Amino acid sequence: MAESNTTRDRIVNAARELFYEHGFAGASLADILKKAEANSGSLYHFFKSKEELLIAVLELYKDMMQPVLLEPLWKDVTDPIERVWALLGGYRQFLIMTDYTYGCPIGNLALEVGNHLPSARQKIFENFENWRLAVRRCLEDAGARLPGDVDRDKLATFVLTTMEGGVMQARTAKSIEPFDSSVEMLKDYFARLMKAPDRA
Amino acid sequence: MAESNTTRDRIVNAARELFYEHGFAGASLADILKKAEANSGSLYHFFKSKEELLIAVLELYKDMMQPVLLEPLWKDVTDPIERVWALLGGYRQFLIMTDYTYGCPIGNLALEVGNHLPSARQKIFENFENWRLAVRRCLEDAGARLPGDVDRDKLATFVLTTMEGGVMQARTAKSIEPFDSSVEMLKDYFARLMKAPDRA
DNA sequence: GTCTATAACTTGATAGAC
DNA sequence: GTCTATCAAGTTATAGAC
Repeated sequence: MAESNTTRDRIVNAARELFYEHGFAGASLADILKKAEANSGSLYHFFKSKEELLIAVLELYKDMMQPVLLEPLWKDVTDPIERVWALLGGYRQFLIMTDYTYGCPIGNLALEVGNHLPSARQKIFENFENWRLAVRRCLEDAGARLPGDVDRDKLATFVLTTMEGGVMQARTAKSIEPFDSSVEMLKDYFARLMKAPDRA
Repeated sequence: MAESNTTRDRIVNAARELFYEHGFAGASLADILKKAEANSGSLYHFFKSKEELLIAVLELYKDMMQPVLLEPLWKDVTDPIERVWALLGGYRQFLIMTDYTYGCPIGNLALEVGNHLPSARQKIFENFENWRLAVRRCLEDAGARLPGDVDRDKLATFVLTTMEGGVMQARTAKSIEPFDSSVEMLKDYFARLMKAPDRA
């Protein structure tokens, strides 16, 4: 995992940070090696190309989601609907804390690599899937508080959509307003769903 | 504008296409010049750096929004709410038509350049603003069909959020499903707003 | 305003000793 | 598994003739 200190892990972690800050194309292997305090020979001992290093980074993100993202945010929140807002609140805090410099690392890579690197696209997809499944689980746990005819899966996708679209606009505006506006609309939608009579 | 054929315009247009396909860092000036059938001397006669060329591309996008994006999509649609769906439908068609290879060029650049190029960030912001204002205008034109206490500006932001988040996920999934799910939720939200009694 | 040539540097990747 | 040295190609940007 991330906390161990093998050469391989130092390289992957440095790559994760620099891909996050400068993008995949924008981060050079030289900079990554410098940050990792490692040498070119080590990098190419573990990975056969920069692309393979990216795959390792995306796998690390998958492994990090539960312990690094969800657990701290959900530690003191048991209500499943509140957990959805806590998750969005976490991104909100992070945006403000970093003065809108950093957004969602997966979203960044999603738009940068597009279809150019198929194996990376697949890993990005898996990251989105895990996020969506975590939210869907919350919505399922909400049980009858959401009407039976509300599609939990689609609604979870919509929560991810709101997060990614809101983060993108907040970073561009250097203001939390677009993010807050989007989340406010989403919350209002939830409120209307939850007070509506069950049509099922 | 884009249709003229001066050397400058050919360069800006080639840059627009290659930044779209490969990103700002991923598109080289050599490739841009080759596509534009122009030489390095011409490029640096008009622009003092690659970054300045990006600014020109972002200004072109601003100029293109009305005639190239909105006008064709809204030509046969007069109902203001339907115009919102026509706009989202245009992106939907484009995603499918390009097999999820291309998304929103502004969204791509928004996440790639972040805060690294402040003047570019400003232009990206202006592009988002124009898009949001066009949608807000639709919502305002809908008049009393939306309850008076619905914030048109925030709702327009939320439409843009839905578009960008949906496009991101559809490209990653190589499937229209996440986009359709998101738009379906947004439409349901609109339906609930529009049938709700005016609380104002 | 357009051309060619090229500077100055960085890129991803490799070779081979230890 | 880690090191140094290095390659070949590509990068942005410039110089100066026309």
